[in-house]
Amino acid sequence: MIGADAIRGHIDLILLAILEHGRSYAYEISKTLERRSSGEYTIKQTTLYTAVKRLQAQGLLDAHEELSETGKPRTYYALTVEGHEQLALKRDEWRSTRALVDQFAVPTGDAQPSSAAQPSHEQDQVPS
Amino acid sequence: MIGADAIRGHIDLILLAILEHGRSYAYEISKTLERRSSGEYTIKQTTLYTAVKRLQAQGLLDAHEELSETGKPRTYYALTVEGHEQLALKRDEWRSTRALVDQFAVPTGDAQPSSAAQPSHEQDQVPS
DNA sequence: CGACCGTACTACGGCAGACGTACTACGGCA
DNA sequence: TGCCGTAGTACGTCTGCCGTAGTACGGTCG
Repeated sequence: MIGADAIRGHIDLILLAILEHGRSYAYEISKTLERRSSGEYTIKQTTLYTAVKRLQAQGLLDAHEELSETGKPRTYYALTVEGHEQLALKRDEWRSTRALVDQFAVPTGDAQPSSAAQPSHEQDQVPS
Repeated sequence: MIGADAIRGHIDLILLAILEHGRSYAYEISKTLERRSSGEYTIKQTTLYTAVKRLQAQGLLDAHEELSETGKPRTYYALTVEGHEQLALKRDEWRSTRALVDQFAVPTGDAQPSSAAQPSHEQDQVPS
């Protein structure tokens, strides 16, 4: 189960990425997310709706209502040009973040530099 | 430059991972972080100090004061047994999160393997 | 000799974002 | 009839990162 705080800050990236493949509406996005995470992550309705509105307010998403077969309105969201740009930026940021966390989180990488000799400080003698 | 919101939720993991190699104190941790991120990420003093205290309150860190050569007290933090356990759990969570975000962050189809740019491994079991 | 810089830490308040809970509304199914 | 799935809204809370600022001491430079 993936906690919310873990993906906090990456939600925007995920939403933009999902919409990259074509427009969608909030409810469908939540299902997409749940499916593609194999049930590991379920975004809360409120979180999602506030997120898409935030992105829309930032001009990254374009909203337009349409009637579904049932006759009920559905709000479709699609990436704007700026949305595409931001998506690229956020992808880059994600790669940086991932590299940073991996450096600490994944010790299995390969020779993590001087494990015990980490203190490359000079006056860092640990007394006692 | 890595934004704070990007690593939000992963700070605990990073701190625990740093302390895995041995005790340290807040100020030194901040320097370690800055150095190991090649200056890409500088944690704010307040963020760090509140974080270590939070971890300590959760029983993941053990604090003990000691005098540095200058005679000023320095608070060293070290992982507790529970801290080690939590570190393992958070590493797992990170791998899940990374797998999830990667799924969206990496353009589908032309899977960008970390190749040379990302020396970190990609070997994760992605539950289907 | 005094100002400033680096070390080491503390206190207070603000703000963004994820969450809990709950409500509306309609169609289908048992 | 009443619950479930779909689709979305409203309101208040809590966590956690940040800005700002202050304390305290030693070393260095001018």
